[in-house]
Amino acid sequence: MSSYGHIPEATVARLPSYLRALVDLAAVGVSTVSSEELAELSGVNAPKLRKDLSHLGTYGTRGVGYNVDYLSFEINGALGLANTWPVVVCGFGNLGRALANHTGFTERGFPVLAAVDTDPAKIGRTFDGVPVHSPSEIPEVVQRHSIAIGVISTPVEASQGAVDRLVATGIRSILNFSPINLTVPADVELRSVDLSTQLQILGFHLQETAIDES
Amino acid sequence: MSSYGHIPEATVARLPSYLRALVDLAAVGVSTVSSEELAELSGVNAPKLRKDLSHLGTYGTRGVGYNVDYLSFEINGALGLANTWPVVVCGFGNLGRALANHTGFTERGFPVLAAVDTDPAKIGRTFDGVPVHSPSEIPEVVQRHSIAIGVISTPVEASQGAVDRLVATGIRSILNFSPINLTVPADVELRSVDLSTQLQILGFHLQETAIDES
DNA sequence: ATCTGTTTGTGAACTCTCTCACGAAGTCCA
DNA sequence: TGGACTTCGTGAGAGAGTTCACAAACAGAT
Repeated sequence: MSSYGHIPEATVARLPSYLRALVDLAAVGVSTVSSEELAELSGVNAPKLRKDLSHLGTYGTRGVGYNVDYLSFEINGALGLANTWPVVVCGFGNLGRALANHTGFTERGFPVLAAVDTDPAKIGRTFDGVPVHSPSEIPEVVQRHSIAIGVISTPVEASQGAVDRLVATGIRSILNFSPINLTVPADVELRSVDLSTQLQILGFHLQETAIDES
Repeated sequence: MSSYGHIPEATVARLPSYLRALVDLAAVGVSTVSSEELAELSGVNAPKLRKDLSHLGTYGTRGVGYNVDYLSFEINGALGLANTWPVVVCGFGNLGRALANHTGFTERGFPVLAAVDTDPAKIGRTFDGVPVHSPSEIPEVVQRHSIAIGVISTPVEASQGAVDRLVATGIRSILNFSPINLTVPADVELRSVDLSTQLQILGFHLQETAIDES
């Protein structure tokens, strides 16, 4: 039974990178790692790492460090990666295809089992093992594959409609790549990744340093 | 002359979404907007929006709201979007091509002027107007186009090498899509977007609610 | 010119997150 | 068995970010 008291959001957001570092260590045959080393590999400082892990439980051994396999197992469990969560990709353009092919998804238990697009030339065909359906087929496809997560990579105009259809079929977790503020019911978790927002933040700092130097 | 005292990171990260909402409003012919309305469109609450904007200056009119064009202009300036910052994409696979094609980049002043890949079949060719170069050509290409930002979309194994080459040529702003912790000198700004991390965070909450319901 | 209604800008309280120092707990060797 | 050494777990304090309530400021009508 793994019910964790309450794990801060900031900690949850870092667990994946700890897990990745641990998996890499295991692949090289390392069996024990100190908070100092693991922190270095994950790009955080050691006290933060220890505090983060302390929210999951006390999995380290003082004087020794952490057992790589054991800690991997626990973080894996905390993140719910023991389960696999099937994914549907809405909008099968350049970005959608890149996401569906992204090996990191399937590797970590998020197989892309279906795609949705409005283009008649794509519907019914299969690209890299991913079948493309028309929007009207969403309810049937979601149910058949027990899909848990929807990814939005449609053009901006279509994204709210796609979200609404996903929500209507019962999907409660959505990862959005379209650059717009989408509205969802309170019980739906929506995470948005806006690619050009990231560039704009870089641009802000570029300008800042440019001003400093003038 | 636009030197802002100091804008909190959290505020900077939200400015792009305010700007997008304002541009949309302008396109529909709206000339004035209240903090309440703009906040709604941007997916934040009104006091937060007002506090964010207050860090830039006092651009609103009490009793009236904000002038859409004026506020757009100011946020645009704050984000440094008056300039254009040319981009080079390293790793021209599925993701790299999708990013290079991403209309949001060029639209917002981040034109992708060049790509880099190790595949001899791609080097020398041009895809969607983006010429592909070999890694050895990076210094020349960066200088010729005055490239300010590098995007990393290579396979994991190649990403640190790509970053090192970019840094060596003088690039100080990097947007990384590979799922690994990269090391850069202190004066280089590195932002990382790990697509599968986002899914893992969704997975965490999915499991949480699954436990709550059991 | 004054009054009413609206909406901004912001100080103060609160929450979330990070940092740091140190006690607690283990290993290893003599 | 005991002492030296290493490394974790954590409480207390600092800092960043968010919320809220309200005074200040403006428009518009009379």
